[in-house]
Amino acid sequence: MKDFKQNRTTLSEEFCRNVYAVVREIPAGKVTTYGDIAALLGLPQCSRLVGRALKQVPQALALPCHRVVNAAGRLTPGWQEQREILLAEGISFRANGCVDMKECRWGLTNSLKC
DNA sequence: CAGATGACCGCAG
DNA sequence: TCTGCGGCCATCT
Repeated sequence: MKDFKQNRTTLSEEFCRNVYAVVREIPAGKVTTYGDIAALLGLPQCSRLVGRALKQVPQALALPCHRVVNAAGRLTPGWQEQREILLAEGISFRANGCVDMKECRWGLTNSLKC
């Protein structure tokens, strides 16, 4: 509890909070992309920062970051367990290991486009 | 300050 | 969906 403030040295606190808020709203059986999250935050160009935020702040906050993939439907490198989790969520996977974006994509392209 | 890296994106073929 | 090219933003060396 003492070394608790070392996280903020990297990303903007506001940006991180927004990312977490969006990720938490992702329903089970759905996935979203870094670009969509960034776009929802008003920073469609900062898709990389989203990935960085999730990498830096892992499951400690109980974020369903396993539901966040890149625009191609690819999963996070170095994290094989994610695939098992998504399978348990009801996500459909293709033969090469990419999620079925056509069915499981959540965000601007599906429901939140109001 | 410049160059390299990264859980990325868009377009074209 | 895949590959190749260029660009974006922040961090590290």
